[in-house]
Amino acid sequence: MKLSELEKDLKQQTMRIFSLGEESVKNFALTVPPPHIKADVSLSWPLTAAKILHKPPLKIAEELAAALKGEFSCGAIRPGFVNINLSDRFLLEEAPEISKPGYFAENTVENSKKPKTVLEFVSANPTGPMHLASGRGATLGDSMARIMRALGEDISTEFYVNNVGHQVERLGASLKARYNKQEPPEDGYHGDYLITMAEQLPPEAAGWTQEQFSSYAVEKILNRHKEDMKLFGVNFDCWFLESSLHEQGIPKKTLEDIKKKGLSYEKDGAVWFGASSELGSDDKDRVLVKNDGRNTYFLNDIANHLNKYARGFDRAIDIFGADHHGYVARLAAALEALGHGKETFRVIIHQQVALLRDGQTIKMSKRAGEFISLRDLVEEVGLDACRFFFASRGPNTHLNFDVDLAKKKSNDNPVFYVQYVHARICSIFANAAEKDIDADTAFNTDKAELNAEERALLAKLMWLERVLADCVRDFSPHHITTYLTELAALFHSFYDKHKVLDPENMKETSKRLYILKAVKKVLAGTLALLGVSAPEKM
RNA sequence: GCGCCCGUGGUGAAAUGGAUAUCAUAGCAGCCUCCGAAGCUGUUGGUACAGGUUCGAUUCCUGUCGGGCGCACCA
Repeated sequence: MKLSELEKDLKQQTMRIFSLGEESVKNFALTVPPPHIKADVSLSWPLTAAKILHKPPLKIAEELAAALKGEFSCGAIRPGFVNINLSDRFLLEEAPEISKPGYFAENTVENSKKPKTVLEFVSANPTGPMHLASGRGATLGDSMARIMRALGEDISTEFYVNNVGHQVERLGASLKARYNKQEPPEDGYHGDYLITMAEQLPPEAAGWTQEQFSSYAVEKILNRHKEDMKLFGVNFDCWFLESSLHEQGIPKKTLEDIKKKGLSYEKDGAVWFGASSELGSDDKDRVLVKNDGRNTYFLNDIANHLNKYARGFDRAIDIFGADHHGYVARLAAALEALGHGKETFRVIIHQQVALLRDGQTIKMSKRAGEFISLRDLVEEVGLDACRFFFASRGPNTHLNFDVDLAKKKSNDNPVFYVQYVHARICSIFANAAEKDIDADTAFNTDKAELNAEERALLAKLMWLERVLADCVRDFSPHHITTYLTELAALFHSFYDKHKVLDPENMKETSKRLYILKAVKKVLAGTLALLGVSAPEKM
């Protein structure tokens, strides 16, 4: 029985016991008891039910504890909790199920109404190498896509490439200047990467127009970004080129649509979007078409999002860095005015990554050429440590990345603590094979008895379902890293206290191998959700 | 100035309004004839400040202080 099924069962029993309706138990939830309480799960519902039932919480808890039935024992405790101890058999039978692929997907999303979601993230401009801050968005987006898919959701991932516009022209101009051994223009890109690129240009570049320099540079950099993402373990279902939007005339159609709906007006030779204030957004009116006749980014981005719906997606989620947060209200208001309600569009903001060097924060800027590339970071610190590090903080934490400490940090990174568990378990199974102990031998969960450490491990496995749900609720993978660290600690304590392989006592041995098999699979499975490896040896 | 985000042991983080605030690292004291000591056990130390709502606040509200970011006919 899954944790969620247990919760549902207890909830229904509670409704029956007190003759209550659905409304009265809406905040009925199983929670993890604090460490000093010896119980597997807790209920705090009696505390909230005091008003409804007009009874003291402790009294409610006592009545509830006396009446609940199932594979557990339970008791009431001040000020009004019910603490539940699950039976050994319950915990043992659940263990192998948890690691089955798709197990949690079964009851989280109903197949019939599975909305198609497109998740856009990173979307770094193809004007320079990807810097380490992109690692944060990449980790967040990719881990969340994996988690949501594990829970049965239909997710497509997308990298939007701004391969047209002003900045691309500036890029071409800058490369051309480098080719001619000149400094790039004031508003161009000054990083060293263009010097290197200029040196590798083919001979025919001598006769190139600026447009040719632009498209050459964009193609080179885009390919590099694709490699970077691959190295970072991130696979996008689609690299969506902005140019393809223009080829199909979609921004043009979008503008006509906006005009037709009376959402725009002309002023000072430009076309403005004028619906922001009517929609309750305190955002100012914004320009759609500049007085030189060119589209703004805003118009093109509205077109991009409308196109997502047109491509068959029911919901669009974007992950932006906090430097774009001011833009969100504008875009949301525009989409809503065009008939796409709030529930179809969501933006996740993650805070910026600041670079710390010699105790000083440095503002990273592509144009100034001051940054650490994502590739440098991965090569220096390692992919697993990088991804675990980025995944282990919520999107709203402000992150200072200390470059000097990055390498040292990796040694302190909890990822090794977690991976060590996996390696240790693999080692135990290797030893079992050497001693001719059959790790797959049938194990009878009925008569088994568990010690405290074994119970703690199994109970932890059971909570995985809640952890994944929390990740989706908060749109953050950090609950998994916390969970893994705690699971690892439980394992190490268990390992230290109990020897697994004991040829003299096969009953204990087969029980422990059975448990470790589940722990190993859960570890490998959840690490995979973070894009982190589960090594057999370290 | 206006808006968004954030302030938790020395450092980095966790905690759907619930019980004695959890973990990692650093510090201190211990633990290897025994499946990997990249480990275990014990210990020191914390919710920025002031109010409010609540049976109960790290969590919600108001204010103060401190920090990050944004307020373009840039993308």
